[in-house]
Amino acid sequence: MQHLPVTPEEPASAAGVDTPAFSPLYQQIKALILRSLQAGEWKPGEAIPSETELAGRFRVSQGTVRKAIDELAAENLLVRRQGKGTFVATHSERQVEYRFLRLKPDEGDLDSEGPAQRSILDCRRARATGDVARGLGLRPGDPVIQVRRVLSFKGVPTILEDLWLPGVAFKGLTADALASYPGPTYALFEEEFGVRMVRAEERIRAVAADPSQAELLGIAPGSPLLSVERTAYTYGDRPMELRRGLYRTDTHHYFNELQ
Amino acid sequence: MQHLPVTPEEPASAAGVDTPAFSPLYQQIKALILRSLQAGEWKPGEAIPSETELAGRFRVSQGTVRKAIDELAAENLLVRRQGKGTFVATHSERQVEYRFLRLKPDEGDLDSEGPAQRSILDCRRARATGDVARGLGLRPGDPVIQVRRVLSFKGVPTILEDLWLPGVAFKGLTADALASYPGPTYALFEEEFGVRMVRAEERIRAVAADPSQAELLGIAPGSPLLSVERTAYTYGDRPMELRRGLYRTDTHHYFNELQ
DNA sequence: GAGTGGTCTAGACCACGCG
DNA sequence: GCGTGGTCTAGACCACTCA
Repeated sequence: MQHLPVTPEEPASAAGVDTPAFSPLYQQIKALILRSLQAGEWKPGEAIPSETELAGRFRVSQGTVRKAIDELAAENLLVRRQGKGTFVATHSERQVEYRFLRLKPDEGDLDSEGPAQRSILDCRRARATGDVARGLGLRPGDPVIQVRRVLSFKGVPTILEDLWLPGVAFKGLTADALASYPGPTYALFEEEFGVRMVRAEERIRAVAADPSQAELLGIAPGSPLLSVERTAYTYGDRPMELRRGLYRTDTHHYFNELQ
Repeated sequence: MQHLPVTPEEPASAAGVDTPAFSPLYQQIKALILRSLQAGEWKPGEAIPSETELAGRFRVSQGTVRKAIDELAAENLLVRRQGKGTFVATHSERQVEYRFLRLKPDEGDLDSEGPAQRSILDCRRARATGDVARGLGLRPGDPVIQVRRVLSFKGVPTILEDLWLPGVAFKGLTADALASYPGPTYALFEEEFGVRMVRAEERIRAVAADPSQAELLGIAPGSPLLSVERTAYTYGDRPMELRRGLYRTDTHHYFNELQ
């Protein structure tokens, strides 16, 4: 195993850096950068130190730092901008505003539809049920915040969504904040609660709308809807949000690229 | 722009290599490798020449070849195997057998369910309608091959699929071949027709089963189904297959990772 | 012009697979 | 033991951004 000369006499693993043994140097550097991101040393939108500076700090060559940053950029945790620097990724940037939303209009694109109109139906403190606790890595009965909202495009209600958030991390979240925040919800989470979502998983099914769902979406009861269950993760693969969306697919579709 | 010293007196673009001007050397190398893949110089499953050999052939450093191969490997066109070489990706490998199938059982995984049972209901020559022609880059009336089949897991019919293929490229495809081929359908396409699918797009909607669809899947008419419209592309982003699948999602779900 | 990321090179050594 | 890909380094130069 290569040693990280931060503490030259000891291997990295003995110096409190818990990367797996025998991992390449650049993976160790990547883990160190990740740790700084997680610790909030650099905030979303800010520049991290230059490659040269990091190379000096870690006592490795610039090429090694480069490879570490390459991987973090590929995972959308960092964004490189030639001539300017490398920045901590954020959900506030215009071009990634709907990074996790795969619903596209059948004609045109989301941009041409303008921003979604959010109508917050409910936002309240509750206790985690077994399912929610399991999904969020909590214990049943732990506090959660539960949100119900409808998203409309061009005035047409299209998505009915329920959100479950860990109560501790999101203490103080209100319907007002959700309704009035100008950017994406995940940007609000970053800014107000320091919780940055880095990846998500979705499980998709076709279901029939029940009467109350149908009324909220303005469709006939029994209409087929896409059920999209999302788990969103922050740094370290910790689940921080469960979401269940019901999508109308008469004017929109869920778009997925396979490679 | 860097020059490719294949014809040392001329820039690469003048030497018949139609890469965009001012592209980095490794992008030009990538385009050359891609061209060889497309031309069938190396077949799926075969090893391509070593990095050192390619570096010699193209008169660039090994690191430059490396970066080109890195990108092709990231796009799943090549597969690196340390100590052995770099191989042309294929749909025949066990670990990627269901590379484009995102349907997972609610419990367990696809492997534990064993291979899908394929029942070919229909396989016939036809003429492209406007929609199909548009999707496949053909003209209306051009010959196509149309396939209808049902996939069952553990004996339960789960997917009803219609396929449209360009008639010229897939001349001679029969229901028998589709039913008896032991591997994935895309492996059959590779092996028998030299058509390798490299990426695909899916558009997903929720629909209600009509009576004939319901009967084929053994469910009640009107049941919600996932409609998955896929366009599969071969090298050079040429569409080579349209597919419309109806997925039961009472025991399975469509799984998607967002990052 | 100074500073940043992006490309390219050349050479050394490591890890793996296989005969 | 040889050949493969994988890592690491050091240094040169390019392209972009901004003051």
